[in-house]
Amino acid sequence: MSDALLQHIARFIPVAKEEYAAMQPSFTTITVAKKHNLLAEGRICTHKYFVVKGCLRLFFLNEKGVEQTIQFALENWWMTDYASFSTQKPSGFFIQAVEKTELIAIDFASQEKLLAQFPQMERYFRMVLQRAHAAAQFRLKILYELSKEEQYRQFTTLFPEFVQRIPQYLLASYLGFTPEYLSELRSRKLS
Amino acid sequence: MSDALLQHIARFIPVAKEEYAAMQPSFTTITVAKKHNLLAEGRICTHKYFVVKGCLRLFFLNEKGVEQTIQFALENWWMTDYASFSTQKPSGFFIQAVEKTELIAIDFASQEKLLAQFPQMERYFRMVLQRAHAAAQFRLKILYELSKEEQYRQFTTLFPEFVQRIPQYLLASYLGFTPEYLSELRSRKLS
DNA sequence: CGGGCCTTTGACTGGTTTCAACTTCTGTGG
DNA sequence: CCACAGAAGTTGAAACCAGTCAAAGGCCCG
Repeated sequence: MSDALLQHIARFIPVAKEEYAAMQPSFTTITVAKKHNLLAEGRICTHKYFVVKGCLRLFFLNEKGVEQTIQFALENWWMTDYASFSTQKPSGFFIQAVEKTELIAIDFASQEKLLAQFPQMERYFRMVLQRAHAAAQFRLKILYELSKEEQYRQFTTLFPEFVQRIPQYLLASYLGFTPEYLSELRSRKLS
Repeated sequence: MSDALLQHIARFIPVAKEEYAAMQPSFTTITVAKKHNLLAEGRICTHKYFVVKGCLRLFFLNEKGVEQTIQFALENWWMTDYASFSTQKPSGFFIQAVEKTELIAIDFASQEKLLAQFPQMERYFRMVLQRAHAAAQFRLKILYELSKEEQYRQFTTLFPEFVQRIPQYLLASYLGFTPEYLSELRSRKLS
């Protein structure tokens, strides 16, 4: 197993190598192909996923059947539908691999057992959630503050390499507008 | 001090009355008047606030000087700018009392001390964050899924009493449209 | 080399904003 | 308790941002 997770945990709490070894049974390493669904709408979100290498996205289908991407998870980010995972009720989302992705997964029961055995991990997961929630608050601010065009400009300047990495229709799906409009924005920039 | 917080903590972790009594020095009870700012843009978000009675809102000023409300906190919700609070860097937000509000506040250093002394509180704050983040994910879904008009209809059906409680311009500010448009939607509903 | 998916282009549409003027409500001081 | 000023809410006209639809072009991958 990659030690990407160990290094990530060590960024937030002190953790000995032997301790981490003892935690291993709680985690599962898996690799999924591009477009593979880890979660589908109507199913219970059984796992939390830590991205070792690759990229995941959280999306849903609107009433017209169009995919709307809520968030991406790149290397060293956790991804789950927190509502479904924490209540173990059916989800309204899909979690899908954007590209071939290597993951570390933990299911709800294993997490509870892990936390019982290693209570210091409560702090780690709290810190992870804190960062995720801070990002969500920032995201909401952007959505209210900037026009669609400005959101596109900001996103491309902040994450130029990521924009190269994903297809345009996914970027449009994340920024909340149509591929046609994205196309227009791109051509506008050139002139 | 009100025991609303004790009851809230008890919903997530076992906590003895004496234990809670020992935690008291970490918390401060305050009452603020309507429109009082607990945090202003450019200042560091020093505290987290638990609403005992009343209502807070988190907002920012866009480039035109218009207030955009990101979230409300009613009774039994925690409110803070997590980015500023956790990094202790200047905030881009305001936190303001919507009405006269009774709060329990804790600052960053006190929280760290509290968590060192009562590590089980890590779990409590993790659960609080988990609910807040699940709500944020749901909120993002709504923003992408529904038109402004549909968001208004849904909000009024889900929270009719809250809509009565706050002025309309705050509701417009939260739903991300103009007071004029809200006015039009209201008249449309009547006919 | 072919087929399907992705991207581009352009015309038309409509939901929402903007602006300005008017009305109603609210609370504060005389 | 009334008067008045400022704040909040309403109305209507004009403008615009972004969506929709349809059709053509480009490109990746089998």
